[in-house]
Amino acid sequence: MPKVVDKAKMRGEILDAAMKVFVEKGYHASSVSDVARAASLAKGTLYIYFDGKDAMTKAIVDRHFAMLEDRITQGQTCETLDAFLDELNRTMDISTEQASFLRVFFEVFGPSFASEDFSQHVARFFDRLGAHYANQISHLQERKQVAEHYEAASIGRALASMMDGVVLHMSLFDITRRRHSRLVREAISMLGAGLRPASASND
Amino acid sequence: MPKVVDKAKMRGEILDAAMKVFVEKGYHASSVSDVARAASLAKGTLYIYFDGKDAMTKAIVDRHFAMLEDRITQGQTCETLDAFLDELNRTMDISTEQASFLRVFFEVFGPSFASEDFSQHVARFFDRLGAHYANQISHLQERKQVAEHYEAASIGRALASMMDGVVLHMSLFDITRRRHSRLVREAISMLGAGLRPASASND
DNA sequence: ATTTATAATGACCAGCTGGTCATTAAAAGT
DNA sequence: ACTTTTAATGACCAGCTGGTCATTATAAAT
Repeated sequence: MPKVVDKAKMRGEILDAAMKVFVEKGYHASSVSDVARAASLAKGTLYIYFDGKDAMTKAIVDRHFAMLEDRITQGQTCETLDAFLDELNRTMDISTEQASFLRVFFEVFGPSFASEDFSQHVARFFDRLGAHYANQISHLQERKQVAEHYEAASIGRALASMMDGVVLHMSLFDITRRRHSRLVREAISMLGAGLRPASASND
Repeated sequence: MPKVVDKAKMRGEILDAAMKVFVEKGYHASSVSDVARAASLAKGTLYIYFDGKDAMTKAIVDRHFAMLEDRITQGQTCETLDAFLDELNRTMDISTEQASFLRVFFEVFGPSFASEDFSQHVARFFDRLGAHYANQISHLQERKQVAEHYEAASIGRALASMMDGVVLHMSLFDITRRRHSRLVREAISMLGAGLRPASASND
């Protein structure tokens, strides 16, 4: 007899609206009322679906990282260095909305908001990304595609940081896609040359 | 006849206090009153020296970037690739207080606070850093220390992004100095191998 | 139509914010 | 000691925040 709604869908829609507001106004400048307006709901309604602004924020971040995680997991083990470099390339080719997310994320990710476990959550994500790269490197070392003297774990984690740096700069500063592509191309070329064992060249 | 104080010094001390509070409590969670308490001054006094919280923040960031700028400018042109790699190494070996700054900075650097020109200010800093690296690369290319096919400008800017990524991860996540050093060592080794022309090795 | 259980509402609140300003304290010159 | 000019103070304010809850609307089952 009761009225019934798709709660999961609702939550999703609220998060979408919240994200939209945050991107436009900035996270700390956005009030819960702003989000409510954007979602065409009353403020009180939001509190039915989320415990508060923080909980909403955490949900947004969780959702985003779950999506990224999926992406990574999908990637198969590369059999050649070039294939791996291609993967790196794809990782750095982020969409506009991902760039927007990053802007907001970095406003959120600070001592004011980030709880200990929240921050570890993100840290672990990058550790997993680093481990993923490390696996690839390690595999490529066995196949003599990458110089053996590299410590796969360290290189993998370093690559994760470096990729993040490039993506971040592209997102935060006004680097055109054209310029970004050129940077990425050169960077990948340099990384490739650095990883390759002192033997076969590639162009 | 009037009472007189060293205003510049005062401003500096207030910024120090502010920075301390921001690092401990987080930027957005810190109130002007908090800063006043930390500086052992009344709230009103702060408004004598700064137009408001935003102005204070901008001053902190300006001061920090001016310091970094100095550092860069000091660096001389490197005559060998190894010398350049050493410079990169030093750049990534940041102090604990710089790491703290970064945490705060990223909380500040978002749509909520960052004005257009503020954000451009930072963007230009990294462009200058990139240009500095590009110069070094270019010079090393003339000296046949770096493969000629690289586009110095792009590589330089990419390096700036990548360095930033590594430093950021070290600052934001709980990466121990030990691990950080290992990451940096491997990364530098990879970059070095990537830049070097296909000829003389180096270990 | 009526019932019923859930969903949605928005006026309301306590608390805190950045910012002001009439008042008081302090140092330098006489 | 007294004056003068600037420095410092902190109670105060308007405005906005996240969050609540008594009330009303809604849809399903009878």
